[in-house]
Amino acid sequence: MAASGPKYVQIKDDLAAALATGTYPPDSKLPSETELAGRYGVTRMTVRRAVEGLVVDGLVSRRHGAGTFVLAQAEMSRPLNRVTSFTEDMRAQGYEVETRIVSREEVTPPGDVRSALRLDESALTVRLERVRLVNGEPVAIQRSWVPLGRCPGLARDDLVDGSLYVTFKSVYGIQIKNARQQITATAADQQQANLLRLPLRSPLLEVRRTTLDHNNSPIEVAETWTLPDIPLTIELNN
Amino acid sequence: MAASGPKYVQIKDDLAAALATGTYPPDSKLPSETELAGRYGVTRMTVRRAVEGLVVDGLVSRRHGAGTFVLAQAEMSRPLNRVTSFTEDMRAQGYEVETRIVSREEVTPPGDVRSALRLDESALTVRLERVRLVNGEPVAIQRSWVPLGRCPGLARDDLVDGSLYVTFKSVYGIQIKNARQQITATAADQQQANLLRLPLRSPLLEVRRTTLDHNNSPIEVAETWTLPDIPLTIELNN
DNA sequence: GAGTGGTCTAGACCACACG
DNA sequence: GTGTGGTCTAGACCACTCT
Repeated sequence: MAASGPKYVQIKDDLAAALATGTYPPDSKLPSETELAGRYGVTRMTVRRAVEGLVVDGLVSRRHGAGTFVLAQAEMSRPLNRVTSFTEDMRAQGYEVETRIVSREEVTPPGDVRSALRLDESALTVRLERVRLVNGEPVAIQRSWVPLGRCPGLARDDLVDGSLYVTFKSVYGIQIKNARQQITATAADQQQANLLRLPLRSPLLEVRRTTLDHNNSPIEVAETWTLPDIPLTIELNN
Repeated sequence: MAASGPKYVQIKDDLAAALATGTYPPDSKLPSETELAGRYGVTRMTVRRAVEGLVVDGLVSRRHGAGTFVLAQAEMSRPLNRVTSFTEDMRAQGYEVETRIVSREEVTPPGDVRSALRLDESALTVRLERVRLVNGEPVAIQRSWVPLGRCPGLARDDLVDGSLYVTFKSVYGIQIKNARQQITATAADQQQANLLRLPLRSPLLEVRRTTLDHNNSPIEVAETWTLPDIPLTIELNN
């Protein structure tokens, strides 16, 4: 079991690992909460919080009076319920992720980005354009704008672990909290087609996101174009 | 305070009402959890579950060590934290919605639909194909499969208020609870292009949804293809 | 240091599913 | 009836923020 953080997170991670390795196959029943509580040496409340996380992540489903059941997982997908990093998402599903930086420049952002970031006209941003590769194949293009004032070293320093969000947290102490996303479909232009090795005008999933820190202050505008093979998933629990 | 359901739901509703009426204005601090627990005559754990719901709905934000604060509400976007119908979504934004039924048949569903609905090979479904028009223009195609066993009259009776979900509730007593959606991009095939009056291979936003009732029993598989002009907007609150 | 939210315990009773 | 998840109590200690 993992060795850091609250117990319920450790237990959740441990169960998630067990699910990933097939200890509990799809449609099978998890041990009861009482059973798990005994096994992990915690109270049932703590186990419940762990399982709650698995439910939110769409890994299991509870049925009152019957039990907790393992859900079959989609091939490759990205959860939309929480703010996540592309790298983490894919690695959590056991894929090998590479990132190629296409360009990194200090630029005056376009007007819509500037207003989303609540910057004045003279403010500079770092524009970062990356291509994501999963198992060696390009699957997504990401273009991010980050206010230079918030992350002065971003224009030159390497990203920690290849991830912008990890860099935010570990270098700048910025915790991502909320986000607003707009999702639509587009046809690949020539540059996108080249980067993703697709025919011109192939359909792409476009996500435009404004990310906010814990003070609800905007920290990033990101546009992502993804191959249709990697759908977004969202689990709604009323 | 509301008079039904678990206490934490009643407390959440009560607090939500207080927020809506301005008892706690934006940026103000809620009473501490200990204080609220005393006021409602419950333990702090119960208050925490109530407040948790407000956080998920994007009404308040917690800051460890500081307090729980009221968030200003976004004007336009509707949080996608509940399962909604296309009709409701669009009408809520002031658009006029029309629905044209393209076909309604009793069919043996394709394999993927059958397994999502957990049906056996002989089971029949009602396949309903509709085109949605907003302000007179076709903007979306919806194709739904519903197990015939659950809704025997669906193959012939009119939909209540033109809405499948209203029909579920009022005719069959089925309360929609959870849903799982996969979002991706596709290129319009010939039939879709005709129905939506688009060039062949235009990009479309595709949403595939499995809807579950209160027992987490699947009640509908729906595929929706929407024009890129109508993006999905999603607000995430960690 | 005082006050707040974050985690956890060790019980209890209830509502529901299933054989 | 038995076992399961759903709710709730009455405490406790910790981590964090603010002054």
